[in-house]
Amino acid sequence: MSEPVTTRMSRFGEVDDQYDPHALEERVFEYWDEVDAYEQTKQHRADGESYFFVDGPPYTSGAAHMGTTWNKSLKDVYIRFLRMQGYDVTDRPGYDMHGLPIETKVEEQLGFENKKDIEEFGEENFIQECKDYADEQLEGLQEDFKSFGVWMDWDDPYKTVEPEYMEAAWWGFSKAAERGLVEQGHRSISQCPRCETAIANNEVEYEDVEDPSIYVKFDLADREGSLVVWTTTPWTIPANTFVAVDADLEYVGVRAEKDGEEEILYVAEACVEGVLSEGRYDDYEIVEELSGEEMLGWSYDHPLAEKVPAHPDHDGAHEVYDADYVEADRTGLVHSAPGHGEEDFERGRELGFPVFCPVGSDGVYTEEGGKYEGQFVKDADEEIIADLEAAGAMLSAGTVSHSYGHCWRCDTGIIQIVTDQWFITITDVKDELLENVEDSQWYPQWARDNRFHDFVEDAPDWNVSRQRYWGIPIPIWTPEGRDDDEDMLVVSTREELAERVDQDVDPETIDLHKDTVDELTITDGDTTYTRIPDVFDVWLDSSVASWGTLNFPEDQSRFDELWPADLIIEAHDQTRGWFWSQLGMGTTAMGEVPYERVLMHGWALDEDGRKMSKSVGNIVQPGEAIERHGADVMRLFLLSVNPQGDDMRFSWDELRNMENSLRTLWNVFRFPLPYMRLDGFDPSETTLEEVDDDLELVDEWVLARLQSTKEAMTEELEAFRQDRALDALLEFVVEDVSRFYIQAVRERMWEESDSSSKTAAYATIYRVLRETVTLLAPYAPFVAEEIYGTLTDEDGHDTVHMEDWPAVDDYWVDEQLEEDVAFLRAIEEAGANARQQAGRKLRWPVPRVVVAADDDRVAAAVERHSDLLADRLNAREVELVDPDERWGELNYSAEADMSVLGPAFGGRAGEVMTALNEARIDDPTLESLEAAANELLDEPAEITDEMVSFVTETPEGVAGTAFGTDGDDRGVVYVDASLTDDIESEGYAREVIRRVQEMRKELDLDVEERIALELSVDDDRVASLIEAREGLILEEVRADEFSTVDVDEQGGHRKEWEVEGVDVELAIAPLSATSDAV
RNA sequence: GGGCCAAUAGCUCAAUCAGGUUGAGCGCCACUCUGAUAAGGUGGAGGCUCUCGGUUCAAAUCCGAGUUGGCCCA
Repeated sequence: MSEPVTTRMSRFGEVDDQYDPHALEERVFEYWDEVDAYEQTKQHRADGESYFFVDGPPYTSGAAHMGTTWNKSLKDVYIRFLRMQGYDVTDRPGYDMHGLPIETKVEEQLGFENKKDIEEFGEENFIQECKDYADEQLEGLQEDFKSFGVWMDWDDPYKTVEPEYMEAAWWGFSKAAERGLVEQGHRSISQCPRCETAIANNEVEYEDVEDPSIYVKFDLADREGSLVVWTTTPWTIPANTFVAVDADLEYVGVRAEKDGEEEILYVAEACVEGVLSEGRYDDYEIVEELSGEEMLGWSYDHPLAEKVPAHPDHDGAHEVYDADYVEADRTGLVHSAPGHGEEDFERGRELGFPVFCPVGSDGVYTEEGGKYEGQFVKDADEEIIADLEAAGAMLSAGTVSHSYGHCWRCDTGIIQIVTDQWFITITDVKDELLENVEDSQWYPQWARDNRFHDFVEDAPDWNVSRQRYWGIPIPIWTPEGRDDDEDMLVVSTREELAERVDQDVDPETIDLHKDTVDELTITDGDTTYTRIPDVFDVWLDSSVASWGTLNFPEDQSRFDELWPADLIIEAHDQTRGWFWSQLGMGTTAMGEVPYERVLMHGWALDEDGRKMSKSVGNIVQPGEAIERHGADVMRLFLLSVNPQGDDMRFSWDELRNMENSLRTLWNVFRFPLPYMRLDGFDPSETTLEEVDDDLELVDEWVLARLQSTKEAMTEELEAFRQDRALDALLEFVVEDVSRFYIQAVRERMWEESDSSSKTAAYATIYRVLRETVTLLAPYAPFVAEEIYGTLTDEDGHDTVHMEDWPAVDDYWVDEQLEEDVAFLRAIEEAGANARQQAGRKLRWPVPRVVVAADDDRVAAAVERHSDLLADRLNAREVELVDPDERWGELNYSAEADMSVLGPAFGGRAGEVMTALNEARIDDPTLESLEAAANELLDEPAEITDEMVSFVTETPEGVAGTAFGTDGDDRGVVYVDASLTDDIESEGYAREVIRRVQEMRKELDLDVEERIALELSVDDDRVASLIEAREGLILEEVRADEFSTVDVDEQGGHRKEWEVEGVDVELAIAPLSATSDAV
């Protein structure tokens, strides 16, 4: 334990018996620190071709969840892969640290209710609190990301709150302003009355709530009757300015009767029933039919005119107008208040109406609200309803459950009001945006062509102003006393700021937050300019990341070379977010899309496919996954799912599977170490090339498989399908190396004396392991590091992550061999099946295995490798039946090919298929088959060669199993399981050997330990069969002789066994221990 | 309310683009093997391919309508 820390474990040194992720990862973290693995790796590629990856900055509130973890794992695997391919990859992580979410968290912590509390606390103090909070969260995130081995430049992340980054935003914004794309405007916006700021439409979250549902009658001024409108927001009635109809829609005047009183109501024809039943009228009669067109210009009286004296009464107010937002729903007439609704606002603007909005930014009626002044709008609903009822204007008042917008952060119901906001008028450059969309390559492509394209097409102007504190101040200065966009000054850098402002400012040290810049003024001639009070929408912060991450414009050194980004990787919610904001900012500021490739992944869902959420309580913390299985396993799982668009379902089962795969790799790796160590194998002396002549077939085969694995992985990774690349690698490790190659070479490794065959196997497995862990390194950086270190010692880099991505070595490529072995394995598998059917275990030899090959390719493979096959199947002899021959004693049946039968027989195809499948014949000819099939059919069918393939029916005494690859049948293996004395002799001997081995294990004897063996068999025939193989038994169990064993005296072991129904008693004792046994 | 994506074995996913008797891994059960391997091998159970229509000789696959889940938009 107190050994000095070595910089690297010695080559082929002792390793843990079992794969222990936690201990291993701890060791590797320490090792990375010791050798500066990350720094070295970056340095190693410093002269490579540059690759500009840009990190989408996670927001610094809350910890890293499974989705963020997936995201960073994906980034890490591709950054590592690119580095191994030789690129000098930009890997600066980023953090999004401004914005309302943090403000509301801090407000919560400080117990604030509204903006007034902030003003009292002091802007400067509040901003400091926000910064502290964001910094604290950032630290947590950094630790989370490091904990699962992400290698990014953690010492120097870009932070959106640093002056040089804020400057990047100013600069981009000023570029847009230079193009004339910045304007101030009166707009209807979504306002959070608690946060007292505009929020973007995409920050509005919709929830089902219960709201008033009122039908209001607007008395017509020039004629009898009233217009009926419906709304869920009584508080907008004071601002009613006009009523909208659809000119093309049919409307009716209805004489409605209730309690003996009659009145005329105007509604859309389609809505008559609904409205009258809402109003509980007793009876009605349609007295007038007219189009919306005919109603245009009708005027009516504002029902709350007296309560709200300031209500709109300009020319044209309170009349009926056409509008395209009208539907034949509810009443077909729409109460329109341009001071509130977005569509109302647009229509009001077209009509040239002044805007009347009697509601302040806090959702409280202003003086213009008349009677309601000072009330919060939602609270005023009740009184307004009462007033409408008192005025006889209420047709019906109830409630309705509908989805209504809420503030994404504080969950307050939003209100639509009209305020002054600043915009980047991206609608002016819509064509350019759509063109630029085409300039980036998306994985998957449909996300770009459908989702993103549609989103961009419909995007409105970008409202970039927020009436808050914790954000990048908008760098606009306007003449004192005015805040419009005429004569505005837009400052682009700190340098420019220092030059222009009246105060003394040091561009090197100034912090650009609101508390600092609000005091700065600019004087031009005799006009003094002050900054507008707003800060940027937080989405603007990250939108400039592609140059902000380079500290541009402050640092101009890398921009020209690197920009735009080669790659960004984020989840699909960023189509409306970062993918979009970057496109918008890139286009308005630079005329280009700032990224060339987008890998768009999905969200991390729970095991049932539901979103992980606090309220449902189904969140899986990445920390828990690491705790249970280790970081490598978690990464392997996250990287084993399709990264293109689909959501991921978390699965503990799959994590377990991944851990099993790594355990297999670990065992494969540790298996040859003791032997290599013992034999002093030196991979730098004994290279693969050196032992080429001694390589055996399996060696060449596994090397060929290694080449195709590398090829497949490279192809998949380059297409951003790391999941498929991983599949290929794990299949190679588990199926090919562990289950086949190691099984095949273990006897060579056991050889005690030096042999060229053993050395060849060492060299082969060394090459395979070393390249395998290199291929695994981007996925599971910890375990790959430890294995690599043990294999290479001084012979490699300090870290596996400095290795070049393994290239395909043409010399070892051998597709024919791969195919041969694929056939052999299929034959072996089928042979094992046949053996089991025949009731003959593998331990017992069989006299003969017959392989009936369907085609020449298979026949050639069997011919070439019949020795190997005999060995694997424990057969004394392998016989090949060529494709054009057939084995006697067989019956045949046919298997129908539906793709041929379908077109030929149409509706009868199914029936013919069944008949063909059921027919049994003695010889596999079309004639006999047709005859047999037609016996079963009502109408005869003409069968051709292409329609069927013949299948053999196994005769008695021989077991046969079909084999094939990729679902295609390629032939049949027959196992002749008949017994001879010789075979029985070996079989029984092997049974004895295995049992002695087990007893050796139970005694915990060293592998080398010699023993004495006593054997008594309760059957004379079997005893003599075993006797015939005494030599074999002694050799295999390392016994010197058969003798009587006194278990107690010699410290031995005695046991009764039943072998194939015969009682056998075995006793063993270690020879060296005889003297000092207790 | 609209757009996009998904739905196949108990679980995770292939097969869908170019229609032809649904597959793999894991899990489960039984048997088996075991000088790297809490491993390996063989067999088995387990599917109205989300539902309903349509096209076709033939649909998991193509088309239409719906259901459920996810993202986005209103």
